[in-house]
Amino acid sequence: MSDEQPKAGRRASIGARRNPAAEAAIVAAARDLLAERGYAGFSFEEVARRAGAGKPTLYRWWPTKADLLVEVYAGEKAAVMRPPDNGHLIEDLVSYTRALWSFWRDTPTGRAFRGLIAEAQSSPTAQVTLRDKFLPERLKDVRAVFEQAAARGEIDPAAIEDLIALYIGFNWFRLLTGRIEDDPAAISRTARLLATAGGPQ
Amino acid sequence: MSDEQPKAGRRASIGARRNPAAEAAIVAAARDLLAERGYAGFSFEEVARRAGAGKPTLYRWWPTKADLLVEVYAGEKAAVMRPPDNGHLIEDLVSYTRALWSFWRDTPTGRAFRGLIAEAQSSPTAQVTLRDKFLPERLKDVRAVFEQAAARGEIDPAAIEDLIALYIGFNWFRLLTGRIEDDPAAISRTARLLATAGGPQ
DNA sequence: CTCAATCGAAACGATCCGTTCCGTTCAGGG
DNA sequence: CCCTGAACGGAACGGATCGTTTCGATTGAG
Repeated sequence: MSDEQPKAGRRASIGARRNPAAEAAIVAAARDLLAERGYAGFSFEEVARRAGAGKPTLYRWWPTKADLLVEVYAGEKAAVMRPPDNGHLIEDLVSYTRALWSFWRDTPTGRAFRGLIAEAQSSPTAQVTLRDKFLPERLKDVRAVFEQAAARGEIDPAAIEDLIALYIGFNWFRLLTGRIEDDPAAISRTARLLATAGGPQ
Repeated sequence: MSDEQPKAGRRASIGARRNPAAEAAIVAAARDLLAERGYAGFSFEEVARRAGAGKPTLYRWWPTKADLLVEVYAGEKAAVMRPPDNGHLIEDLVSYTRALWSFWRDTPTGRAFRGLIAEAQSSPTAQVTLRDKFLPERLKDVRAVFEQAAARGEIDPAAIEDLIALYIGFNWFRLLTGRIEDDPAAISRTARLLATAGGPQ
């Protein structure tokens, strides 16, 4: 993945502003390290070494691991996980959930998400980053699914936010307890429950 | 809390078996340390120091932090969080949820639960401990709430397990994103959604 | 030209980790 | 009655990471 040229000579300051080359090298090194060793082997020390950067440079721009991780995510969020649109809430939820679990299981970035949640439990600033920067962006697709369902009259629009919390909570619970192997039956049952819960009436 | 007598002289072996005094001192020290400094300041190093015990003794009986934490919980689980029984699912859920969030917020043990979840994300054995030893025990009260509701005909008995997952997931999601301040409105709406979701027919 | 902020390198003290020795203290088996 | 084996606490180990600090060199802005 991406060039990784630690021998490209020293990368000096370009003046009193952030060096884009340094930033790019650091983010790339962070992404590669995450892919190779997972969250467990992810340290600022090693990122700096690989990027040919100084630790002060990292700490200058990313005070905590979570900040750097969120940046890595932001750079990768484009490719994967396209929003579903099957015309039915239950089907949308089932296909999205199976894709999400697959993403969490089968990609380095996805696997690191557990580490991001864990990080947020010991660092208050990481928690703020997770809740206020990371989540709102990632929740857009899910919210769209429920909003489309509401537009079709499948669910009560007033219930959308609470349904999202229930739905995300379900996924996190499975993830954090290590039960995200593909499980179409449970996913399908849960999707039906959520559709029933939000039903107008 | 509890005696904490590091000056009580050396506590030697009592032969080829576990020394109850050492075990009690270690668990007590762990509980006190957790109360004083929270999960962040919770290290085997410091527990051993306070308990007047050797680190090998700790590692002999509790291979990971999670094991020791679960033991601390087991020792405290008696007092708090009695199962509700208001005769209605929604009311049971609301009162239980508010009590649970209060427990998580306002007690040292409760606050450490976030750390236990985080620990389980980096250590596979800790994850097993959390899922297979800790959770089943703690879920008994919740399961009882839903089973009573099913017995009253409020919900479909076949939906119980899935409703539990949704309910616990909701609570974890709020906890892990730092939103467990008392919020009766959201709790009440969510309880109604769950009751609707599980409704028979 | 001067100033300010950046850069990477190196080293710092500190904290934990998990393990390994050690000499001591007993209980239980032969 | 003695010996074996296991548990005890103390100490030290190598290793890793953290977050900070100092340093000289670089370069753009004013």
